Amino acid sequence: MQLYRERGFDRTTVADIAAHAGLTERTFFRYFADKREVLFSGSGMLQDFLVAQVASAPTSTPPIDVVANALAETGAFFEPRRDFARQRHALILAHAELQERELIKLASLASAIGQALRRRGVAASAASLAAEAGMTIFKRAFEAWVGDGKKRNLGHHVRAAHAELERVVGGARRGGATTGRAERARRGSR
Amino acid sequence: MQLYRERGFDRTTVADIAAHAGLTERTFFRYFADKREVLFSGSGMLQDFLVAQVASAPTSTPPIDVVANALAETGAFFEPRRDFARQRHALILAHAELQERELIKLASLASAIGQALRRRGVAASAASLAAEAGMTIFKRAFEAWVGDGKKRNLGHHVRAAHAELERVVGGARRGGATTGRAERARRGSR
DNA sequence: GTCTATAGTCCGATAGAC
DNA sequence: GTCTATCGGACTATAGAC
Repeated sequence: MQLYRERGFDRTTVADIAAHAGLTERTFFRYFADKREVLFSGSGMLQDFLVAQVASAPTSTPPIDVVANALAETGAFFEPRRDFARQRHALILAHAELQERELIKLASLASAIGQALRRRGVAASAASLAAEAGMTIFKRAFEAWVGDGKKRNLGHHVRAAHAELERVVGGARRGGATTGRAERARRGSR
Repeated sequence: MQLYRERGFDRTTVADIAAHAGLTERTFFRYFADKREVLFSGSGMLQDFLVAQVASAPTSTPPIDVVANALAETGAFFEPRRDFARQRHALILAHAELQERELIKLASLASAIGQALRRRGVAASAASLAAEAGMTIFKRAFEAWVGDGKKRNLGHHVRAAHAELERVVGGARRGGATTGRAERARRGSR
């Protein structure tokens, strides 16, 4: 991160990084498949956490709520790393190659979450759609959180994004009493 | 596509491709930023088409329906290329690098569609969420279409995916009279 | 079209940990 | 005495500069 920020991503060679870490280029490639991967080493942990959250949710909760609640809980992980997260996010935004990697990590996350839902008995197609919708919520929430001057927590932004996605996608009648799931979640948790 | 299928993506060099096209390596790189990009040359056209569709939809239509209808219309483009699309899809599925590229193309598509919606007066955040949800629908629909033994058209699968996303995300009460937007679209079009 | 950097792979050597 | 980590050199292809 330090080198990528200082010199820019392309003007930083793997040899540079390795040298700064007291290693050789070879050793770097033993740990990271490529130059980008080093910025995504935490994603495995995040995935494991989300899968565990999904697995342990009460079975009565609708799938999309299970996913949204799990996402909201990741705040515990991100909140203490707000500055780092912001810098990383800005770096990724500035480089298409890094965005590609980020997107495929999210896809892998979606796939893992979909699987976890299926293990709970959710139908295959509903499971993957709920997981994908969760990624939409997460992307939106994360971006809002990173740019939030008021420093509201990630859970807040997840719930807001969930509610808005419901409004946008929701096929049922508008107006009147809105008893969306996101609304229920907001009332029910924290 | 031919070379990538025959030899595999990694065992095909840019020099190979260029030679087969009667060009030099340098000329290849003049037209395509990298080895992957050659498989995505049609995405600009698709994007332009979708943006135009969104722009010309009746303003009374809810954003998510505008997007879903536009996606359904891409059938006219894909339908005659079913075999090619299937082969291309299988190739992409087999290579993470190609999936990365595919995902960023979809992200770019989402961004363009979001912008087109905003030009119609849709609020910024609703516009991008509708566009993102559209991508979820499209991914699901495309996959189903590619693997559909019954060869139902892409529009059919788009409407089915839309309806299911509504059910999964929809916060409003379940059961009872389902008057989702996807349902209305199904009744209203074709 | 030429020239070049460097990402990323393959094979093998070596040394320390358990 | 096996397992695992670092290191080294040689090599190819991608991709950028000019």
